[in-house]
Amino acid sequence: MKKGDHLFLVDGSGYIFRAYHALPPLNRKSDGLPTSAVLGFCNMVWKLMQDARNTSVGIAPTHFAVIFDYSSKTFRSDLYPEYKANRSAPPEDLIPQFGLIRQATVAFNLPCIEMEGFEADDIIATYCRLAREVGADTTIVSSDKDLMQLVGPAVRMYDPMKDRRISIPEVIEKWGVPPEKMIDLQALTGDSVDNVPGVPGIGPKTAAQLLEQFGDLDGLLARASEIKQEKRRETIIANADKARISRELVTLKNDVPLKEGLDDLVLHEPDGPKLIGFLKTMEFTTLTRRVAEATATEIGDVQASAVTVERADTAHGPDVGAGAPPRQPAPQSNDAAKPAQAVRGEDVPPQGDTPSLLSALRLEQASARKIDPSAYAPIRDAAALKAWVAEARDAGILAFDAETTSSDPMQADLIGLSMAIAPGRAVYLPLAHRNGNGDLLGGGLLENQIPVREALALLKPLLEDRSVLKIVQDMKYDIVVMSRHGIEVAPFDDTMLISYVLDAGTSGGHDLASLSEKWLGHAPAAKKELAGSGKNAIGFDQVDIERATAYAGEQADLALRLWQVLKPRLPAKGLVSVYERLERPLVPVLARMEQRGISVDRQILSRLSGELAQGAARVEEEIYGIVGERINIGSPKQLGDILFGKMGLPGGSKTKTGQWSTSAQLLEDLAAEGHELPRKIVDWRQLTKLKSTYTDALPGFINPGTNRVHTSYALAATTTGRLSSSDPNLQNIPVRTAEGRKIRTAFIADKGHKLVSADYSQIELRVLAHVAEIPQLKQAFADGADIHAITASEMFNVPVEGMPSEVRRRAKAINFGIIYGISAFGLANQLSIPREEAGAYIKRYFERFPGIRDYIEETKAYARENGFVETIFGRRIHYPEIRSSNPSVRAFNERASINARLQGTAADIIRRAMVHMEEALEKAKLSARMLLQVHDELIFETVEAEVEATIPVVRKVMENAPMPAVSMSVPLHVDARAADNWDEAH
DNA sequence: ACAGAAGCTTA
DNA sequence: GTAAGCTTCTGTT
Repeated sequence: MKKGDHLFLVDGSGYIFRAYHALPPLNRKSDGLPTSAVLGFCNMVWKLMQDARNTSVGIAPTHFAVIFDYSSKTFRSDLYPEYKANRSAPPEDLIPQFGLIRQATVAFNLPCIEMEGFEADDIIATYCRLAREVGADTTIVSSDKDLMQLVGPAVRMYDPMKDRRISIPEVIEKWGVPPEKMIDLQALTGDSVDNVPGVPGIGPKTAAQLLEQFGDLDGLLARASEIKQEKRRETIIANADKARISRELVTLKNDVPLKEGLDDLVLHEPDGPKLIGFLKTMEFTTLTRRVAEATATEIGDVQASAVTVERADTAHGPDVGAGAPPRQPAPQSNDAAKPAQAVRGEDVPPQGDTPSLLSALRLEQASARKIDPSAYAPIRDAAALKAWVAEARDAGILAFDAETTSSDPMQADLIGLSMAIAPGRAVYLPLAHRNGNGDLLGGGLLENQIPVREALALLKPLLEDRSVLKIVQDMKYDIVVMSRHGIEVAPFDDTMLISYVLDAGTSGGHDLASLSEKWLGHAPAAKKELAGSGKNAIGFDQVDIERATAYAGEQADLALRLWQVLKPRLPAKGLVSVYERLERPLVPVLARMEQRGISVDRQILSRLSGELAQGAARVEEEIYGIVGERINIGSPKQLGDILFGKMGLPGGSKTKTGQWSTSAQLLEDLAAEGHELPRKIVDWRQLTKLKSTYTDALPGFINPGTNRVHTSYALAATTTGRLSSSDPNLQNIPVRTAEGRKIRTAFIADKGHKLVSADYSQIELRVLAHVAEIPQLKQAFADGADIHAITASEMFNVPVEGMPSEVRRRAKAINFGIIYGISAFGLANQLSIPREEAGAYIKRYFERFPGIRDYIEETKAYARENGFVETIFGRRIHYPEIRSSNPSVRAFNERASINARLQGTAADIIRRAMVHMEEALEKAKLSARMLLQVHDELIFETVEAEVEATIPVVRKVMENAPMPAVSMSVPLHVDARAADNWDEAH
């Protein structure tokens, strides 16, 4: 190696884990061998090696090595036994890929370096030093912060998954310190993943600031007494030794005795046939073809190579969608090592012929095509728009995204539309961009924008064309906006909902940015980069058209690419009917509900607000009188100090930040002991809560145009399949107390109309009786009996007739406990009884209802085996942490998975009811309109004369909602009532 | 201006 | 013990 050469060092071990978690699972078609990390690795290495031929574009390596960890035991474990001690075993389907990636390295003709007793990072540090000494440059292919200490003028890092270079400025930007201070920074912050202790309470921000002030760690420890903040000063002095040992742990060794010298790392041309043999064996069709083209090799001439697999486990869940009977068998798991299959003799076809192959192929294609926001063009005149419409018709597919001035679709003004018909082929149609000095009459409109009416008239036939599939991320928003302009968009696919059906419960959200990062490895531009945030934010109409084009074009382009990647995964995972029956058809239904809104009486709320203010003020004075000073009652901190410090009340538990707990439960207990202050505080809280959250906030949500309140329902926000409601949340309007219920009297029907409320009775317990097949519960529901009383009677051998209410109350708590994934701890809390007693109740309950214990155990086993549970309609809810070695994390995931099957099935049932409701009402010639959903309740508005006819129709749709997909063995029961306001209807 | 904790509302 | 969203306070940016 000589001056000017360029050494590439790939952190192989780091890459394996990162690729495994970042890339979607991929299994070899022929035998299910997991290969996603291998494919990611091969794509990355191939790309880097291609850059070597093209010096004008990329960085050209002359030397190249892939470095691996040898084993987890290194000199650091001797230094500090806890180092990396809390590492859990790698996931099952990753294990076989370690060996495969080493074999891939060999297939690429690259040196594969590892050394007993040292981590890959130490080897990398040593090569860095050697290269620097001969004047060569080094690029470390990794984004691990542990390697950032090596960055310098001749050493940089490259993150292959984000296509980002990390040199000195990037390190400073990210960590606030230059690379040479990274060691000291890590010594202070520690690393929970590797069990490096650091100084507790010191994070990167604080550490950077301290290093700035004191120069380095030694300076800081020597002059720690000068630190102003008392707590910080004490912890640093107390933990100085931990900081020093942490520094030793994070300092990389750059004098590892290496077997291969720099000159052994010279980059060789890949050996076409050898590499292709490997790739073919892995069944990476696209990459195989690409390599064959680049090396001028005939694929057909190459035999698949012999590849040894350490262990090839596969675990496929049953691929059945809605309409399937309830089931819960554990899928077969093959623990025996399978020999790698050779691929077919003839060439592998470039197009996939099965769902899973197609989805793998699409992913490979998506990661191969570059995203370039500067390539999108604006459409400035009608002729160009017409040409685009024609092109989109031919394509049969159109991704789009509406750009507006508000996140509330009922208030949003349409500013522009971006559209895409193929990856990279996107345009932006500006409609209402303005310069700063506009007036109310529409002045300030920028030139060369097609008038909104004209543009929408041209687009309407396309957006409503049954033969053109529209693709949108979060379609409900766009349906509401476009519908306000008289356009009923159809048919459509929604990438957010596809992701939700596929991956509910896995880490990461279903918003466009998360999906793009996850599937395309690309972080899209954020809106706040264009429009700012907070009070300095400008409307999208103020964004200049060039920047808007790049931003909006990318949104449409990404939606299209994501659709190409995600849609084929639905059939591959057997989730097509969940998407098509439970998700997609609900979108226009919810859009209409949101658009209708509900009437809220301002006067009632205003009067209530006054009453609450008076009540709160009175209680406030009483509290001040007792306390003797005017504290802020709303501050739990001040309140705790007063109650348990000054007043000397017996304090209960502390919160995790060390504050006294002032929870309602605790204050109630104190009140029961005869203290008057806690009672008053609970009262004050109730009054101020009702006032601030409801009576004062709701009027602000009344839309000035419609005079109604339009909530927003999120379809993909919960893990279980429930909806959520926000802005305002109309799913948590008070109902338990008489005071709170007054809020509901403000939700009213229009003149001449009534509100109809229809709610499922005990739906989750009925689902439990059905899925767990409990004869006594089924019978009780069939008889229309009191389910909690029957439970109590079974458990305590007391007749239902004349049963004390306390006995029934306990049974009821247990029934609810089951739905929540019961624990003795939780039940004890709920009933205020000792944990042993709660445990005895549970034991007794399981003796009487052994089917429920079986159901719980079965669900836990299934979730553990598969990483997800399913509702009876086939919706999947993932629990990736259910195999955690942390017992409390594991227990939490077990409870959640038990609950998810029940809550999720109930959510699916009401979704089905909502999907079928409009057609049923129309068929019965009824004008009732669905307005709200509150998990097990639907609220309608209908003309008075139709109330009697509407209720039976609504009831029937709701009670028969599972049919015909599932025939439940327990009847569903719906209570329905009509009144002038929500309180009386409920 | 934002983020997290604490607390409270619902099913 | 499950699932959510909103307000206030508090400390950091």
